[in-house]
Amino acid sequence: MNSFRKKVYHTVSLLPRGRVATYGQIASLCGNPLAARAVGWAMRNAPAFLDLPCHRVVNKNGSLAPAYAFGGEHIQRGMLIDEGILFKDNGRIDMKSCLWIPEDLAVSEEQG
DNA sequence: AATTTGACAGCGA
DNA sequence: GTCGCTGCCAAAT
Repeated sequence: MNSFRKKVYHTVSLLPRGRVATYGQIASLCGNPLAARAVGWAMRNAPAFLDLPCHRVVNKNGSLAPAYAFGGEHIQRGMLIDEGILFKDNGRIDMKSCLWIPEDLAVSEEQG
């Protein structure tokens, strides 16, 4: 397993519930703020046994991933809403409110 | 090694 | 706010 992928999966795996992170953000946490592309690529290659909350990973504008990612955009949206993610009337996520905070890493690890 | 693909991000019109 | 072009990284062929 390459470092990048490992970091991506690790970061995504520790994504808190009720929050959403952008590819660029994850990429940055992985050490490559310009690897947003690679992050998306990793997501596509994300193995199921890791149980990564890929549904919490969205674009910077709050739009969800293509349908084939989870069987339908409504699926991902449903899961996010079920977790407490706030959706705008236009069907997008309230980034300013649900955007994951990297600093949470400290508390996330402390609290478990 | 070079080409093509991909769940992105930033800037300009 | 939306569309098009460009830049970046990693993997597969």
